[in-house]
Amino acid sequence: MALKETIINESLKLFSLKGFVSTSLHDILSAANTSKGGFYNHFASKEALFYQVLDEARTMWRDRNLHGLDEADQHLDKVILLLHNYQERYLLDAEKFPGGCIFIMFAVELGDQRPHLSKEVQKGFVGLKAMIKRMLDLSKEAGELKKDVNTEEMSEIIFSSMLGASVNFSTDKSAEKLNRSINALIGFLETLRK
Amino acid sequence: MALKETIINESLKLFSLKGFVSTSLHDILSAANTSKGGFYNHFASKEALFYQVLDEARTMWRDRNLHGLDEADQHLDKVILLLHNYQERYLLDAEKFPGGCIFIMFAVELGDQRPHLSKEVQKGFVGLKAMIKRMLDLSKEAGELKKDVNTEEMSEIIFSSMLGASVNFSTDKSAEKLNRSINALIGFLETLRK
DNA sequence: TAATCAAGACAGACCGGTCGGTCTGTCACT
DNA sequence: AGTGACAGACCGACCGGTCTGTCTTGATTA
Repeated sequence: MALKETIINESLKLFSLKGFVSTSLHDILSAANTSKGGFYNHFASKEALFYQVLDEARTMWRDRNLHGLDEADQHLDKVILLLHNYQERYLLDAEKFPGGCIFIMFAVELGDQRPHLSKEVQKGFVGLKAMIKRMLDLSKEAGELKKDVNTEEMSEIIFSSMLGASVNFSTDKSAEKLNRSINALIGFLETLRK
Repeated sequence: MALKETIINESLKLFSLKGFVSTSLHDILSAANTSKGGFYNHFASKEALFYQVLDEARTMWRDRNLHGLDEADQHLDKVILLLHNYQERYLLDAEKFPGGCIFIMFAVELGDQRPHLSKEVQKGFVGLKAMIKRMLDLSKEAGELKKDVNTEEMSEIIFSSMLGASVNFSTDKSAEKLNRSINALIGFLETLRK
């Protein structure tokens, strides 16, 4: 693998563990087995690396979380599959993000400290929330849901719960607790089915 | 106010904004208008300060979130009041925690970096989750809830959603979005009422 | 009552180490 | 001979922490 990709991938792991600010260049150089020269030959600055890592993380997120969604029969099944993916293919697969969801790490640590960076992360959150809402709306239109289901409220709850479960998981790394959280969400979603 | 209290209170604000690691002694000394001598006269180290700040934050949290819970008529009303307090008296009152919930900041930034510190924070999460579960159980026993309500699942969802809403709020500082999240949760809770 | 002094509160110079970033040098390949 | 890839010495700024010195205050003396 080319050095640039190695740096991005190692940074991905390190950022998910320690955050952007607390990960030093030295940490990255050691992990990627290179030197300052090697790094600055490919990146203008640590901040430039941030954007490329964020891009890679987004690609990863989509790959892991949206897997198989096209094949789902019902729209509601897509939401449920998304939750399954989120748990098993994303959070529990610690190879790329050993520290947990990297977006939450970025959002929290950069929120008030580097607003221009956290703005980028925020976009992803808005997109996820909108995607869930869209799937629920389509599900309701298709008559899969009970008529009194408030899709706006439900998407809000699902989205918040996903973030919350991830925060909790990043601190205790308990697969069992994570499983309970996500299953509670899925179990709850099933009660909305007509 | 004595210097020690000033340092703790200013650190509380700074930690909620920038986190523990990224807040330098210099930041704290400037905010508290003192010097190294003043600081180390009261605290053995920056880490010793952490524990005292955490204590103060816990006291603050209880004061803000548990306010009026004793006066609530039904057990379910206590949960709902807790959610109201969480939103209006805690997250929206930015005087003490301008950066949002300090526990989430600590949990995320210290999770893999300083496990012994994040363990302390984790305790609070476990306690909150248990408290919600307890209130829901009592509510169910008192016959306030529909019989098919799964209190374990529900407390899991409420707890996760609270964390998630807070993460989102810490990045976008949108009172309107926060209001929507919490109201979605409360509206949902009302549908469980018998 | 007045002089003395011990002790706590605080200021700030200073320390070794680490930060992100620069720059020069080396080496392989065309 | 020229060029891109990389190594590592070096830079000023800043980190948490130590240490010395100054000033205040209140108890202890004669």
